[in-house]
Amino acid sequence: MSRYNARVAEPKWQQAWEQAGIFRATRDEGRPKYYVLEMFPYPSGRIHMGHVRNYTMGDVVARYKSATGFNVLHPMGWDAFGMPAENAAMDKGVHPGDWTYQNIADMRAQLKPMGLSIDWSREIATCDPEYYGQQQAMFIDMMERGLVYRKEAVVNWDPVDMTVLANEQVIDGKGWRSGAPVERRALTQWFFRISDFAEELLEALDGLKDWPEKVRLMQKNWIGRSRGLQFAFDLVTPVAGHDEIEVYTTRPDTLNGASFVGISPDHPLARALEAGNPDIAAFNAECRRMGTSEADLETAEKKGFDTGLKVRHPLNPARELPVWIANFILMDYGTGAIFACPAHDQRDLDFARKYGLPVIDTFMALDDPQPVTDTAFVPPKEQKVKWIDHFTGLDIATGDEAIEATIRLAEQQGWGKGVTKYRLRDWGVSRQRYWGCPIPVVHCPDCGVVPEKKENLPVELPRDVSFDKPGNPLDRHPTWRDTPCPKCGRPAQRETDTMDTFVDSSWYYARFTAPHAKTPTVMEDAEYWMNVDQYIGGIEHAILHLLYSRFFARAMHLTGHLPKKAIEPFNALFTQGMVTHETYATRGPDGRPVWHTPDEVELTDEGAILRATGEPVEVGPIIKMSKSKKNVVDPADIIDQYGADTARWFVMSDSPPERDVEWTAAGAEAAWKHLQRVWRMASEIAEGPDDGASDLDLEKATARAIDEVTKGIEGFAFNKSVAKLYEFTNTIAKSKAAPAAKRRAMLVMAQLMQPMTPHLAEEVWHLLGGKGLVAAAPWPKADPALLVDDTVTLPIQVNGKRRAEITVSKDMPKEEVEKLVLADDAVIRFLGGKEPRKLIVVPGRIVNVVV
RNA sequence: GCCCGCGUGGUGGAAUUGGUAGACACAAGGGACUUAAAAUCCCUCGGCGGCAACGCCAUGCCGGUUCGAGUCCGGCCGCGGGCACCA
Repeated sequence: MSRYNARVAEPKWQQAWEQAGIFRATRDEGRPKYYVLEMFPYPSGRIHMGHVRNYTMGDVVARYKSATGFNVLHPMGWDAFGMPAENAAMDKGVHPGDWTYQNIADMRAQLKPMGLSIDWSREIATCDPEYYGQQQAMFIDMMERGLVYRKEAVVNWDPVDMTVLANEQVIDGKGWRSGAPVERRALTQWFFRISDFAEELLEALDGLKDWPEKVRLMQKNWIGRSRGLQFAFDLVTPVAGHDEIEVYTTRPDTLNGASFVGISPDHPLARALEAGNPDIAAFNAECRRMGTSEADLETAEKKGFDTGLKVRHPLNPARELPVWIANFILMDYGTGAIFACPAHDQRDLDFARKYGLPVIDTFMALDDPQPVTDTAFVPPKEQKVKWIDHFTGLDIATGDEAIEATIRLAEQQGWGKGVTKYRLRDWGVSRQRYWGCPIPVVHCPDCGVVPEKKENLPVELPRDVSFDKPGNPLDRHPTWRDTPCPKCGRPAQRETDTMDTFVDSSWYYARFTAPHAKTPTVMEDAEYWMNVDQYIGGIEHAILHLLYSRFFARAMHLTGHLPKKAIEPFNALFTQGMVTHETYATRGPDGRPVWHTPDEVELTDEGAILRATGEPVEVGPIIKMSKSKKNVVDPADIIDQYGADTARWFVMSDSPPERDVEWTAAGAEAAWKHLQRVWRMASEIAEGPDDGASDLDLEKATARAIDEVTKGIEGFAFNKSVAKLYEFTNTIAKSKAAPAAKRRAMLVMAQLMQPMTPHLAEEVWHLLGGKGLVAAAPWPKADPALLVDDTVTLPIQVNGKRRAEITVSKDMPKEEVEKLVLADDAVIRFLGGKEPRKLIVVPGRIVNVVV
């Protein structure tokens, strides 16, 4: 018996699809469109299992939708700017552009054999001037719309390498290459006004019905709308031009419990005090030696410095509170200053205990009124509590009620104002790096900051740059910066910051609708193809990428690049789980981990060792496959050995798509065996005579398979569709039906498998005499009459434990079921002569006898 | 630290969303075919007890709601994702 040879069959069918042009998407107003998009990859050079999983899922949806009659758009591109290209340039001396384009070529060559139903004519790369030039045009449009501005913001500064570091490049507060303690440094940078859209981005979440609830919740919390009170504490003695400290609080109701006022080390007052007080300067400097990330700040040891200043309590001017500088207060949120109420905030309590500050209870629990000792009393704001001598006169009330009463009182008395604030900050897009989209503005000594003229776009990156020293090569390029001012024509200098790569990925979905147009988008194409009907990608993008894209789509609408209907660009979102793997590390000379790929590591009974040297390896946690941790597996090996269908079938089996999956090599072999089996069955059926009677059992099994596989695909439960196809295979294999009946079942099998294993499906379809390409055949329909059973088997429980079952006709009346149940031997035995107290019959489901 | 998830046999997972826990696979063990191997086919397979019928235990832990909880609620534990310059 010959075997199915994927090596021969797969290229053959890929060629057939290409010749038929069936994946080429063309606008056709007469047909309903369906736009399937998977998050485009960063061109690291190798595809990994996460890509295979992601793109197979998208392909299953695309092929299924196509079979059900939609005009499908399914494009692919490259998120091609970013740091790894510059790292490669520094490590290997290769140009970031050459490195990136080589990686794209390599990855395209790895991706094409997967047999994805992609319209490759729409391929884009964000590092192409054709793409980023249009992005620059939109940046200028956004400047004109007032959506862009400049302000000072802090960055991680490596004082040895004299360069800005990404958060990822800061390890334990030190630069990853230099090992020097990182400093925070303020630079003037470009920002998008995303916070102006906070309310709209928040409210529109409710309309995203086909997004996962968890993603909407994460975005909601990220935007972080809060209602609070803004007011000022008067300084007892004005200092350095400050006579008050403005604070924002979400718990103004606890004002009586204030024990000190805290300000951020970056607060203007804290900065002003540095001049006259070396201790404060030293403390602030120490605080600034931390990374800029919120996680760093929040997990760092809480430290404070008593400035010696005092402020007056607004409700009782006789009461004076000390002013502390504290390292956990963020300058970016609220006013950069707070009042602390240790009794009702654990962080404040820890701080107060550490520095011996008072803890003043303002309310207590109704059932157990205890003063606070080690644990702050923080009940839900909806819970009623007993207030201690509250200034609004409240006695028993919830936190929410007390907050509103406090705001009313403050506004009445004129010392404070109720305000709504958002946690969401404006989007800083400046990057002091080469391999990104140049920000298309010019700094003119006379005219100031001037946007480049559109006819001069794209502002292209210079090719002749060096990476022999750290820092931004654009800054030290001899001529690139020099350019005439677009306004006055006199000599001026280009901006050398490039854009955050999140900008590139915030609009690529729109560009795919007209990928090579001379404008960012073409309205007619956007009108037809937008929105993305199904977006698929990793859960790790739940907040930033998706929020930025939602903002950018709005900005594109305001600047005339997208229709109104596209301001929420993704109708449905599916977040796949990550492909995870163990991590392997040895220790470098400085004690920091040196990561190793699974390929380099051999797992022995005594533990993991490096293949090359036998050196022992620490086995770390199972985490998201990532380049930086090197815990990646190469799917090319699987495709080489077994073919694309096996890899596709394997990643669709077993694990539910939304859940993380730990990669193990074991299952690929089994997937391959199954596909061989299907092919063998098809060959046997094809060789047999095409005659004999139809077979009702097989027809019913076929209908059920169609029904359940379809439901699985529609509901993103591909693993269930696969399980059903295994079952259907077993049913056909065991069936004694005539060859013609089996042939019909097998043709449906080919159609149902087509989205997942398209090459094998074509082969089987062809073997059995199917017409044309199965990829172009309409989706099979299940005859509803074949889906219903006349009888059901009901489990019988006694006191909630299953004791027996009965098989009854589907629509037997309750009373008769009850009679049958009470006459059942097992039920009689368990009743032991007693009368049942209650009899619960759930029609078609279950019977429970309560004794 | 904060926000969001997840936790079911040796393994991946299923359970009609409150109604028979373990579908479908993997691994393992046994058998058939074969000179042999591969391939293929058949059988067993959560734990404990029992010859068996069957019984008891069991969905991370503790408690609650319910006739009935893997599913809902409360509290813990563990693991993962995000935290704004990784993409």
